[in-house]
Amino acid sequence: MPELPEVETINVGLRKLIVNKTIKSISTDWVKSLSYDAKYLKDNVLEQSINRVDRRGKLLIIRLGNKYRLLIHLKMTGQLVYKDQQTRFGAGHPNDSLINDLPDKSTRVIIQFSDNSFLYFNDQRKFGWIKIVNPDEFDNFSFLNTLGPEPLLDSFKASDFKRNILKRPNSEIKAVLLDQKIIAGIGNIYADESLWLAKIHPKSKVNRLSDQKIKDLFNAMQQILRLSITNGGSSDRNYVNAEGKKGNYLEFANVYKRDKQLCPRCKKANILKIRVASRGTHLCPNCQKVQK
DNA sequence: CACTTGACCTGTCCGC
DNA sequence: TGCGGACAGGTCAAGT
Repeated sequence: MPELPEVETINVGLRKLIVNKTIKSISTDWVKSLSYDAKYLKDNVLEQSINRVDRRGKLLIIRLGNKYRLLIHLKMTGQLVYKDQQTRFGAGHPNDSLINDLPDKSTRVIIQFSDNSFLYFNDQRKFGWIKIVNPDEFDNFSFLNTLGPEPLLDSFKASDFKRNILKRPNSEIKAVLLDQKIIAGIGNIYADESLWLAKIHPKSKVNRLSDQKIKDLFNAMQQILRLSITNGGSSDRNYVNAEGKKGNYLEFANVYKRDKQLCPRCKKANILKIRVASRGTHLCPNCQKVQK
């Protein structure tokens, strides 16, 4: 899915596009994407205004006027795309968009606003979901309550990063970066990119990393996430932002999906693709040595 | 416990 | 072309 930079890009886009609009209708044709009956939606969602939009980890949080919240997880292939009556994606700029017209065959949920604009939740693989919760349910939402800290907050220091990853001292570092309870928002792309930049092998055990390596990884992770946000995230296959446009980060990627290419740093070895934590993992065998 | 595997789904790509 | 299998940005439940 969309990892932190992609969800953040959507978050910023939605703030601009849907705040203060009023929900006129909401519908789905795939019950696992949105599992609420018509009465629940009528009583709690219809005619409500969008008060604000936030992101926490990879989760989007849309707050309504009645304090209910839409919690949206895009998982692997989710998209959240706004469209008003005039918008036509791709016109004149076919490389900027993966979408031509909406709804399309992957549209699972349609939210219509009172000004006749729309928010489409598309999800090819149907893993994503939208939950609608009242304030009490929000406070008890276990996914949020067990989520690790935001890696880009000023208050999140290298010492916090170290303390958190050391909660899993015997695990491979890549598995720990992917663990949302340790740090929120890192996924497969940014785990590989961060480990390459810090010159750490993904299979290194956390308790074998020196203090300096942990600091290097902390700095690399923040640098990579910020660079990706600046470039609108990564569009590997499905990802588009709230306006239907692709992100450009993969042009800057050093290892992700670059297996068999020369390492751009040492230029002495080709990028290797292996499996770590059951995930496809890209690394330079020359720059990144295992510390078991 | 802590860690690994399978399941949830559709679509694409690669080898035969 | 066609077909089977592997794989794809995430997370949880079940198994070891």
